[in-house]
Amino acid sequence: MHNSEAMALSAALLAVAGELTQRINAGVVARGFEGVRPAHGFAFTRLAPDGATVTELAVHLGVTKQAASQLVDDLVRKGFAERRPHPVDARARLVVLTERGWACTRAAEEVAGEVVQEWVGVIGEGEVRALRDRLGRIAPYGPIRPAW
Amino acid sequence: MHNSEAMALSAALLAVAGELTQRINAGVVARGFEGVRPAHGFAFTRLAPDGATVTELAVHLGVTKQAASQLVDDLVRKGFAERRPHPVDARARLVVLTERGWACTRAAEEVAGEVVQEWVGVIGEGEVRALRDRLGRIAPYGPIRPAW
DNA sequence: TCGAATGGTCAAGCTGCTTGACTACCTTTG
DNA sequence: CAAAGGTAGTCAAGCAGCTTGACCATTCGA
Repeated sequence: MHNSEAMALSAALLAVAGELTQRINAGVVARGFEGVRPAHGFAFTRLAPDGATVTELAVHLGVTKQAASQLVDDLVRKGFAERRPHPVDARARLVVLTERGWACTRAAEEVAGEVVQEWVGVIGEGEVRALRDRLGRIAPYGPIRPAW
Repeated sequence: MHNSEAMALSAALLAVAGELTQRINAGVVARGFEGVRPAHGFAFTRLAPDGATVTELAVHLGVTKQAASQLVDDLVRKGFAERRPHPVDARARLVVLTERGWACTRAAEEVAGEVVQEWVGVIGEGEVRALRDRLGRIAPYGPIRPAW
């Protein structure tokens, strides 16, 4: 496979990813969740199941724990999350989503569903599923790096 | 198609895109091009064929022309690009890549080729080509938005 | 030809991230 | 079971990249 093909794939991948991020963020904001940034969405995916500590969040986002702590400050100030005492470790604090945080997460899922539905309209449902499967197989396990 | 599937696709897509960006940048830096940021690569893709004006670059990157101008300052200072008088518009200046800028572009293509080759090893060449074709069909035409 | 639009830069300010230093708590080890 | 080192989190200061606002030079359009 030639480098030019690799670049075409890379360009398409990054363009689609950039637009998806843009669309999800715009859609969530349009649904009344003002002041949300894309980075918040990446944090939500880590906080969603059962909450997480600041350090865990920092690893997930690939930033320092200070940056993660500031992001949590922001989420708390905007009513999307709250800090609770950690059940087993008195040093740590468990960051969990508030009801508003869950509502924002659901809104993001809705918007993502809409965008993917557009793709279904273009290349068909089978191809979109194939896309999901292929990407799922080459996706890395490590931290999500939302910024470049 | 359910929202949960759309989210799985979105997560995989963003994870792959994030890792690709990370890998390309790290690889280019490892080949001796110090101080390059991912945003520089996105600028290169617009400057590569025949150069571009600052305003064109700003549209391509989805930022203000002031930000694009500062980025060009950075590229010039690091020896990747230079400003030339515009052939037909005395207001404008044409930003073109230097030889070092072209070398950096070629290095990025090499690294992208290596990463894509890894994907070929995981899902096979046919699947990677299919990935490129499907992504190419749903990729937007507008500006690349490298930041989220 | 003259007013409006465009290309570019300078300057100031903000935001999100980093490094460094510190406290509180946990865990390991003799 | 006490001391030493490691870990969770925050505070503080600094920096890099972006934004808005103002401005000049040049081009376009009525």
